[in-house]
Amino acid sequence: MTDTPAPGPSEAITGTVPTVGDDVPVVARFCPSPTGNPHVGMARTALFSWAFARHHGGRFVFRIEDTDASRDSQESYDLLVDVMRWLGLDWDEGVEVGGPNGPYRQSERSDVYADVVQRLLDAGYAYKAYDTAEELEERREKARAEGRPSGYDGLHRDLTDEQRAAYEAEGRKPVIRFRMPAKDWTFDDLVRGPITFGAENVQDFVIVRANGQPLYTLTNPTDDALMGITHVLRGEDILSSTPRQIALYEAFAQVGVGQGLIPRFGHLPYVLGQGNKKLSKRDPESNLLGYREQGFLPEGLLNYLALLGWSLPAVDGQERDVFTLEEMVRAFDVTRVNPNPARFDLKKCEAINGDHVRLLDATDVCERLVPYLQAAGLVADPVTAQEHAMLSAATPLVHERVGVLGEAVDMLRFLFIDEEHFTIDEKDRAKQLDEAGLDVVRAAVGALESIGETTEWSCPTIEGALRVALVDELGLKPRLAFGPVRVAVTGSRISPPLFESLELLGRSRTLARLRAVL
RNA sequence: GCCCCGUUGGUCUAGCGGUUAUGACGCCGCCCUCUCAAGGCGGAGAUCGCCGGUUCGAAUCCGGUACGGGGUACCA
Repeated sequence: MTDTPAPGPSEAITGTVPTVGDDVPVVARFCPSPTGNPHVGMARTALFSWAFARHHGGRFVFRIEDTDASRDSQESYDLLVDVMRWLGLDWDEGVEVGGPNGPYRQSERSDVYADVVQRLLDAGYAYKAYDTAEELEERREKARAEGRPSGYDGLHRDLTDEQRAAYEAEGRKPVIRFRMPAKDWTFDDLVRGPITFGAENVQDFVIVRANGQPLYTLTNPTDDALMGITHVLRGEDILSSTPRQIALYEAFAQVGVGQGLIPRFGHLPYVLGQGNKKLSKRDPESNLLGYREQGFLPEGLLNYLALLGWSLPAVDGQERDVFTLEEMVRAFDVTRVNPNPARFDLKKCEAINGDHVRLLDATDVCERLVPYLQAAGLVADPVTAQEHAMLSAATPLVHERVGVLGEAVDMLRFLFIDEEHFTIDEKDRAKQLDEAGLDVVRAAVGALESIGETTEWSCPTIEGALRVALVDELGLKPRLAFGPVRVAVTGSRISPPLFESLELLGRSRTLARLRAVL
């Protein structure tokens, strides 16, 4: 590999490479690195890119940026694919589904990057730099001290063949840097408007490590160019790398990489955790899988995430923050995205999710509950016909009262658990099953024994019998009358409606649980 | 240090020169009620970070400034 004499940067890049216009068919993408667990900020970025593509009837590409073997993992990759499918953010092109521009994992594209690097080198857009870390550090410190920008100072930009040979002889391994043209960089951010970086603040950057591996700074724009990406929606953390990408695109146009169009960029705000800190991958509240385990619906979570920076336009002055994915797609306009960071509020997320649970019909809720009951060990896998019948009868009791599906599991536990494992919350027992409470339970046993043998064991007969025995005869207020029965039978002071619960539990189990506390 | 981004009730958000500053979550009260929810009604909570300017008029436009965040890496 021999470097050809470098053309001066200003001669090298002449004319302006056009930015994509409004008439170009949209190709958007989502390209996470497979490190750690998928997190909510990532899901929000995926959602916005996806909604943007779908709104414009364009294509959506799902690419994986695994260029750092020391941090990437296959587990993380599998999780990413799993979670995208769970969320329902489908892709037209990308990992697992393939497409005309594959492969879609960067770890499988080394030859592509090697070729691009060679072209850049050959045309003088990139060069080898032999600075050691110590040398760089020293010069950076000096620049800072003098109030100058601290990026690369370009010392090895124009090394002679002799100088290079001398460094090689010393055993120094070069990195490859991109030669930034000396000009200001302006782009019109889709969410923030025009942004300008002065020439002096964007220095030559490394595109290939000394060990020969390409960096994100190269692979990301390379693949975007090769895959024909027209719109790049990504986190604001990489906003300041945009001038470099544009510069790379201009060089690509000269060396025949991609289609000669610069994409539009839109930088999405952060999703923050409690306080003011960025939600990190290690933070439990950022873990997407955790939300699935708790029983968030994909549509509920996505709706809430959409609200972090975007809102459905008001219709006739009516604002609405519960909407379907289809409604979001129809209305999505990236220029309406709010540029300031948003805090993730679990309470509101649950509230929105609860609204989505209520939007589902009962049979749907019932089906979605199954995996959660199985995970809790309450029903078999696959569910038996009997369990299924019980669940579909019980679903309406919890449908209106949960924010997340996991709560339904807790409320329905008493119906599915076998008697050996049935337990009563000790605090509730102490409160409700004192001497007076046990008197109530005795009376309830008497009343319930009288029905269900020859008469029907049903919600109205149960309610009738208990009201007569406890409210009328014992003269108790309803809340005092039914509390002890509720705790004895369901194990908790909080439960689905009592009479319906007893009907579903059945006469013998109900009586057994009541007698058990006496 | 240098560069970039941001700033409307506790939180999210509407707002694009003229509004009693919108809605939601949360909070408080009431209604409903067998618990918990859901639902209904009502309430508290924001001089729109601050200072100047433009304008008859500014949350909205301009300039500063403060604070927060990001970048300044052979991480992404």
